Amino acid sequence: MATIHDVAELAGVSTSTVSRVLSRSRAVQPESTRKVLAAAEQLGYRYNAVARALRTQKSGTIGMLVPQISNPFFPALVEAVERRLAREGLELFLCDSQRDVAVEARRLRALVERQVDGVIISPYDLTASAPAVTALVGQLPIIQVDRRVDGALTDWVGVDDAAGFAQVVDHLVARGRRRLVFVSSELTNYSARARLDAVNAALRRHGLTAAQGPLLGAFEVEWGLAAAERVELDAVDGIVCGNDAIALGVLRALRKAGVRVPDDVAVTGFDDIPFAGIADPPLTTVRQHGTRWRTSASGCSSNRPDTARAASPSHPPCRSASRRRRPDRRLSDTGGQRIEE
Amino acid sequence: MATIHDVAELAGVSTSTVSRVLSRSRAVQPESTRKVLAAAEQLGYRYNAVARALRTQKSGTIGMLVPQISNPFFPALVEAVERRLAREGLELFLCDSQRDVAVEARRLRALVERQVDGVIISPYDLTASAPAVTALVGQLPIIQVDRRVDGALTDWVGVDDAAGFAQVVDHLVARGRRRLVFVSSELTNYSARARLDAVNAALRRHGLTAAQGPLLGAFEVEWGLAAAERVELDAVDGIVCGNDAIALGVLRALRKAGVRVPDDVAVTGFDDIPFAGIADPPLTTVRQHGTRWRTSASGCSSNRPDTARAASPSHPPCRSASRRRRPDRRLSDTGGQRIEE
DNA sequence: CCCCGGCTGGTAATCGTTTGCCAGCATGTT
DNA sequence: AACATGCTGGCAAACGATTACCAGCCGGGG
Repeated sequence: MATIHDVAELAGVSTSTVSRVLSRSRAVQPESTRKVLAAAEQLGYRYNAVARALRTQKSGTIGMLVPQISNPFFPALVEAVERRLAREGLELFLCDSQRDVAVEARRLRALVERQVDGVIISPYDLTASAPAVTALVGQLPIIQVDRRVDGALTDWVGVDDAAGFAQVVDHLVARGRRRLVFVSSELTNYSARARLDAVNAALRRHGLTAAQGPLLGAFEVEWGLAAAERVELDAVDGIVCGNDAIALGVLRALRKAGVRVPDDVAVTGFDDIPFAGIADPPLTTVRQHGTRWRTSASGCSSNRPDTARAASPSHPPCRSASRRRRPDRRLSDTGGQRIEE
Repeated sequence: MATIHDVAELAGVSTSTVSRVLSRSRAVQPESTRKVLAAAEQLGYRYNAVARALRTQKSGTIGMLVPQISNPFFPALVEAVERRLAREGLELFLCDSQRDVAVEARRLRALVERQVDGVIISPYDLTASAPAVTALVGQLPIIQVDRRVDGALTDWVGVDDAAGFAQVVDHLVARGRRRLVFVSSELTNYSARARLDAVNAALRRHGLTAAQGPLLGAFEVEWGLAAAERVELDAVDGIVCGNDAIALGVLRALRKAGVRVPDDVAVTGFDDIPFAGIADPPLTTVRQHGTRWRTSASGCSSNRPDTARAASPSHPPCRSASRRRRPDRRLSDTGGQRIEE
């Protein structure tokens, strides 16, 4: 692999000149520029990002850690992040923590060792992931996305679960449903906790209580399939699911059991993942892919302000830090056709 | 951030000793070892992978490029790869080419610049992706996975599309279906091309021809929804879909149109993605997540045998290079319950 | 004519590791 | 006693870029 030295030699100039031409860091005579570019071209020179990172102390890379890439919510998020970073000339270093706190901690360390300029993490566990996340605060820019841990003072970007599930509950109540049950994930992660709280708060607002204790498993189709069998069908007229995957599983199981949706029971999801579109009857869900944002809290994630921009390119570092994404209103009568309000 | 020098100073030894202790590259006296470890611990030393990579000329990182991470087939693949690499102490640098050859080329260059030890790519376009892939051959270990380009002599790991779709067609024909149509993606990518060829070959073997020309769009639910409307229902009794996403879309559209599956028409998928489980009636599909492998061709991807191991850790470099994954037989009567043969 | 400032391009230090080579020392062999 | 051997630990040179600093040159102003 050709180095800057080879290029310099072939062009008959010094390495500094080559560097200056290639990185446009200082003006160089047109003649030298020409020679350098020709030599680089001829040698098929590719610059070495590792050497550059060592010298400049920035890698041009952002690390991202998600709990499970096969949960369809995350690929959508990753795609958006990657596209945005690409515009800033940053690469994304994506890792999967495999829903395992130990793996998560290891991956996080690997990212730091690789000198990423910032970390975007959706921590797996509300409490068990906290030490690893907290340890990074002050070391480098770090933000949490979608999920977050208890106690770590970092920026956070996520959907407003409270507003989203309030919408869901209001929607069901407005259509006469009074006996609801919540099917979601174990409360070890932030989303599960926040969504349960949101549902309970919304019920309370309507003077209701859940028809049955929450059924808690995992944010997966399989759990939806299993949970449906535990729903007390004579006591319930609405099943609020923690996300779309669960809802799709529930729908499938209900249909198999001959339960009519939404006549006997209504089912709602959350996220509006692509596969939500194949549900039959159509799934009532709340879209998370909106573009409007709301600032709702603040904090500071970094003591390295010079690099903070890299992690949160769209706003000044350490200002209006935490953001809460307002869910799109995209509710339809469960089982009816989909409408956009 | 503490460096090896800080540790050396605090421990009262030289940097070489610290390096030797930390990387276990040579025996060191127990006493020195103890001092070094204590000092490292005290300073919270984290080693700098960038410096290490520069010096050793290997980054301990494998780059992976997939056409679209939100296609559920790829996350499953990525998870498997990441788990395997972790066992070798390698990190995965995952990128999405966004089904865009230009983005793909750019990302590929970024990976090379970051000195990845090897590249795993599922190229987007059968022909247009070829130059970028070919340019890397001989530069560093590179393998193609799932999809591949025309002409590049690299290792390749993928499902045996011919065998898989032969199974599908045989299955349908054995159940009396004679008038089949193929719904798949545009032929710009390898999978689409290979699967169309496979279906046609299988039909020919049975002395049949397709009931209708293939409907080609994208490997997505939306295309399945749209394509279903173009199926000539009176001329067709079986719809062979290029993957599960399409099949799920087709099923959804047929149900909406009141077509009975499988009575009026049978539908098959391919991949057995998690969401295939929610199809109603159950989707007939072929599982790609098997663990058995078959070697079927060979080639050599690298002129750097010392690092080739990194890219294909499970077998000696440049031997029995291309592998073809044998699809699991997991066929059931379309609409009937799922069986495993 | 001298000096000053701007513009170019080169020299060399630096980023944080790894590692070849060598020196010192203890031990074992003849 | 002389010498070979093995084990430790340190010195310093890389790896491939960036960049502070300097030197030379040229032109303009005093």
